[in-house]
Amino acid sequence: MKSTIPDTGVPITPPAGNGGDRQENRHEASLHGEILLRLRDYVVEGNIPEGARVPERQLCEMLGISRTPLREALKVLAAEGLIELLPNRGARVRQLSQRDLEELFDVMAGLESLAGRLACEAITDEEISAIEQLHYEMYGHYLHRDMHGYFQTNQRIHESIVAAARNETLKTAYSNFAGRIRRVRYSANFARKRQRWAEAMREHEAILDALRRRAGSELSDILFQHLRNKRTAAIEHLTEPQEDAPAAP
Amino acid sequence: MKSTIPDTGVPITPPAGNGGDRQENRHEASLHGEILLRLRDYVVEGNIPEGARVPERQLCEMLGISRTPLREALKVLAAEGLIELLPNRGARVRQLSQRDLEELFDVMAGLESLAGRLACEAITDEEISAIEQLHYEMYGHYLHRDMHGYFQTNQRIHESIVAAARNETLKTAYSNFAGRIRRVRYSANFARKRQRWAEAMREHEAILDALRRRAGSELSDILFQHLRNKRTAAIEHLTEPQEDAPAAP
DNA sequence: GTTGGCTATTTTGCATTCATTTTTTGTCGT
DNA sequence: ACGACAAAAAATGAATGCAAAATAGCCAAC
Repeated sequence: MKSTIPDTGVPITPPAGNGGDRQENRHEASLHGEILLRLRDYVVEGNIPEGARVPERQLCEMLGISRTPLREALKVLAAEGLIELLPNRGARVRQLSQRDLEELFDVMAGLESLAGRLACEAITDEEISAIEQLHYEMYGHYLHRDMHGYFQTNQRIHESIVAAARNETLKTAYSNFAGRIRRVRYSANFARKRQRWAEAMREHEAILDALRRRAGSELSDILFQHLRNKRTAAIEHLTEPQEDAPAAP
Repeated sequence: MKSTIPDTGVPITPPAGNGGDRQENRHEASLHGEILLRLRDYVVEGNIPEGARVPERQLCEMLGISRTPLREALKVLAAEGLIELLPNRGARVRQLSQRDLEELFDVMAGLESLAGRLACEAITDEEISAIEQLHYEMYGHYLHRDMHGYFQTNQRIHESIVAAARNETLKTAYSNFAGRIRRVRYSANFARKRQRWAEAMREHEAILDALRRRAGSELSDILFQHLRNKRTAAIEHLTEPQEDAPAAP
């Protein structure tokens, strides 16, 4: 029998690894920890449709474990905001309203804004060079209309700034929120907006400039605005997915 | 026999009596949810010494439940950063290094900075009036050297700003980090520094001013600096607890 | 054909039990 | 007396069992 989600009928395939039998692993990490990592990735990757009900039993079979460690992992994922636990009704992948997304984007903007400010206090010339390198690389993707490469490099730039802030607590929080947003495939159509794309490139240049000058509060401002604009573009696309010129040149 | 923490011998008294009355039915009627709320408060209040080992069995007896829901709550608290779970060695209250505190303060600064920026977009005149009211109240505490009242009102002001940001995600994250810091009684001696106290009052006036003018990025800057100064004062006190003039006039 | 109510099955929540791992304790030898 | 080693005790991690709640299934009534 195929495993399906009763509510939606969407089939769920197990995450990587052994599907059913208990190969004896060197228990380097605890089971619930392992499950947590796998489930988190699984959810973040978007393998489970939003709001879909996923019975514990099914997940247990899928992961080849009992319910106890699974439930522990689910509690953590709920605390992280990835799923929600309805009393006596099981776990559902958290459905993000447009308002939720706006809020998330703003918080991300605030965190990156903070990261930029802190980075200016501690960043080395080498790190700036590395970011410049990424910037040029991204510019190449932009010229070639390589959306995927662009987004990848763009993400690395922002992560570099966060890393340069030298604040593990910030980094963890950043990853957490980033994971919540990543579920939403908002960016799929973003690159079609050529105008916004060009704008983003200019903003990135301003970011680099402020970073070079170690202008903390200025960079903070620019980063916030940059993310704000990103938010606007992303949210628009949720309501009207098709727009502007086609992606291919 | 009295229930004690083996490692330290410090007795642990149960959190608020569970004499059958229920008041916090917010979104958790389930047992693990209730346990989570109670344990979180219990830890945040500082009832368990840092790094102290607390056997599950003991907590279970204390709370009158079995280990399953307790362990679920512990996993969540660990995810929140309040405690840490050592594999096969149980849960310990997380010990914050000076670096951890610095990081936490900076993140708090970033979140409040963000809150101020967002608040400028949405705050009403009535809310500003309310904050002004709190400000005068706080000024009274300042004049009377009422440290406790001052801190209480100060906290309400900052919470009001966060509330005015109209961002539940931000508010939740803010509460989370605030809880982590609250465990540390850093503020106990802060008010003894008269100079810093006067400085903080001036900063608060600048905050109000920027808020009235809805000057978002300016307020963002001021708030960050304000929290940064707070951080400096707090951290200093961890290394040299006694300083400056006595509190009583 | 649809709606309302009743029963059966599934699913969740928690307690209990089992298996390792860690910690304590007791003993022996030097 | 002190330290090393071994056995006992206790603690943790995971699986299973059981009661309550929720879902679905079914039949009758309109």
